Amino acid sequence: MRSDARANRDRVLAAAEEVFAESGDAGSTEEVARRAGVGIGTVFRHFPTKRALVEAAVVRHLTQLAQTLHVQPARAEDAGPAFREAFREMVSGAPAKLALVALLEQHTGEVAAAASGLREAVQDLLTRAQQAGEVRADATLDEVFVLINALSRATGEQTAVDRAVDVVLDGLSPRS
Amino acid sequence: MRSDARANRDRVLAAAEEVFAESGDAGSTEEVARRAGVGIGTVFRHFPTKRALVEAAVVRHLTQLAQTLHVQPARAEDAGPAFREAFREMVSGAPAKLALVALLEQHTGEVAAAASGLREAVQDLLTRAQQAGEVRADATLDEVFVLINALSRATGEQTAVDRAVDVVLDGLSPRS
Amino acid sequence: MRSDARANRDRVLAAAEEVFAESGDAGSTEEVARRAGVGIGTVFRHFPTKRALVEAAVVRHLTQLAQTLHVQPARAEDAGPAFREAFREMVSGAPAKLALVALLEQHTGEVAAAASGLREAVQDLLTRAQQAGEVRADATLDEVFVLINALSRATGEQTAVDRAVDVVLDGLSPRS
Amino acid sequence: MRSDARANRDRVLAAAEEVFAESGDAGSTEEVARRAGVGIGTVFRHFPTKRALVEAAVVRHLTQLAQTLHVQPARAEDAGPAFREAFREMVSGAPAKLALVALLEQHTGEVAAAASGLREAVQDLLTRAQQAGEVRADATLDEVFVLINALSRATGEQTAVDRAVDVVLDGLSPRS
DNA sequence: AATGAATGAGCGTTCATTCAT
DNA sequence: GATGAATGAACGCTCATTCAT
Repeated sequence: MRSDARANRDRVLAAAEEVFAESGDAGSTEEVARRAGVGIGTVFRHFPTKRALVEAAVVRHLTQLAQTLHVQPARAEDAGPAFREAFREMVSGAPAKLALVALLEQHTGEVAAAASGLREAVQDLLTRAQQAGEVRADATLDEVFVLINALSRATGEQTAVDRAVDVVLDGLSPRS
Repeated sequence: MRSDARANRDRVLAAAEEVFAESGDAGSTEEVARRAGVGIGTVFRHFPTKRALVEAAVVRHLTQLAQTLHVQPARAEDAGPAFREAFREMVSGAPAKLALVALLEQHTGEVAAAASGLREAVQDLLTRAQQAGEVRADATLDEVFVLINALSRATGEQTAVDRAVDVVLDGLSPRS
Repeated sequence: MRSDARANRDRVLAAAEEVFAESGDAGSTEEVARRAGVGIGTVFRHFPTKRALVEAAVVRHLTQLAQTLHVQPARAEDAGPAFREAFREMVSGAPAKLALVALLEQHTGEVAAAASGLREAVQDLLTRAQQAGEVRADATLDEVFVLINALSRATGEQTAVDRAVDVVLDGLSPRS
Repeated sequence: MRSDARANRDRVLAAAEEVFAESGDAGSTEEVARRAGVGIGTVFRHFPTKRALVEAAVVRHLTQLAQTLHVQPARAEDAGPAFREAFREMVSGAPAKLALVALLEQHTGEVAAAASGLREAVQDLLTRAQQAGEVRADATLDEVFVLINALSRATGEQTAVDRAVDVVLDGLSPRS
């Protein structure tokens, strides 16, 4: 692959993430091409179907997210805040973007791999926060992800959404 | 032939609720007709645009939901369980169906009325539960609805989803 | 045929003439039924296809027109004005209505008969006007009908249309 | 591939002129595509709505007509024949085609421009013919256009139509 | 490798026509 | 005889996908 091809691929992916985050998979491939500044043919050369394009955009998003989270706090006392910040980030820092994941019913191949990378990162944060006594010990990664996924699609007034997130984080705190 | 028409209308609405619950408004009117076992023309005779069809399905769903909830518990000590049961019902008793509501950006007319009917019912349950000391006093109807809406779209293993709901209900309990 | 059936038939025909005069054959059968105050089924009971309905409306119109024209002037000196008045009537007295005729490419059966009735009436007027020296002797019925048909569909400002009709009538006058 | 596209655009336009001339705007876009030998998508790529297609066909027709007429006669004595030839050309040289213009209730943008170009050309011919004493001085452009439009839709035997045109041109001559 | 024109299945919608009531 | 609900072919239009340049 020539370097200009690689560059085009990246611009297409970035455009795809934008478009699908805004409109879900109702976003059109033509719009992706337009925003990437390439011809429609180029998009299909790199991603043979629309589904492949969506999946690649999801993988990109998940991978970037996982990388962000892997920067771990040095001190144990930061584990609680770190977990909560990450939770908030995933839920509202990328409002519609995380919803990308749900566009795909079946996760396989690269998507599964990227998702699992993200899971590891979150598991890490969760475990540390639990060890620090900042998150209830019986919380599992699966339910945390269910909550993130659900809240990432929450719509409504920002205030109400923020308070809803607070409620959930409260629910994840140890009973005093 | 009035009764046939009414019956068909109902079958179309039921089919619409199914289809749009599964696929959002990407679901096609033809698919609705197919599942209802009627011709496409019949769908449009009853609902002159696709939007009208979606709205009618939402109204139907919200109305049924509100009716269910209006059966109030007699004793104050049942207020907490009643609220939690209703919460669970709205979240998982109507799996993806509540998501119908979010299909419509602007609620007006009948949709607004039905939505507000449901809000009243839930507000009622919420207030009673708060008075009984079973739900934290600072919880508002808006954030409760954000949580319901979010969780109603949650995907994943049933166990994880159930536990996620528990976490949220815990978050809604008064701090001990 | 019962008398109420006959009455319905007439109301349908009158409605059809109105609707098709306004919108050409883009006018819908349903609209005809609505204006006639009957069900759509009744329209189709009387006229088995839309084409039959249009044709019947044309026949009705042509017949009425012919009857109007058959009231002949007593005095020879009225022959010129009578012809011109009839010409103007056919062209602008029923602006879009005469255009009905042209909706049907092939005139057969009843339509042909009604058309021929009208032709007789106009022929009569024409001959008398020619005998009175008010219309050029070499004008034929065919060309008169071509002119009527053409002008009946003329669009544009009323002043310009009126003057155009004057020009044509001038062209039909004997050269002085 | 630019030239292919241009060629296809032209074929589509030519087909559209044919179809709409025959059937008015009841002619279907699919029929246009079929006659042009292209897919339906190609028609819509070049003309984003049916209205745009109809307008483009009208513009094309009017522009070609105006160009034909702009070849002016050198000598004053040719002004009468030139006007009459142009009149005949517009009426019968483009049988039902001129009727295209009337398909559009509101002329704006390019259609207005093309129509006004044609008007100028005809105005020019008219003025010259009037100056040469070959057309009555009180005839205005508007009524000339009413006559052209009307006659361009005339149906019937060719002989009768031709004679009808003669009558009109006679009406436009100065009274001797 | 990139382009964008062409394709055609599919969608929302309309309407002439049929038929159970 | 009258009704109007049901039907489905056809229309204008969109968009994922293909392919000639």
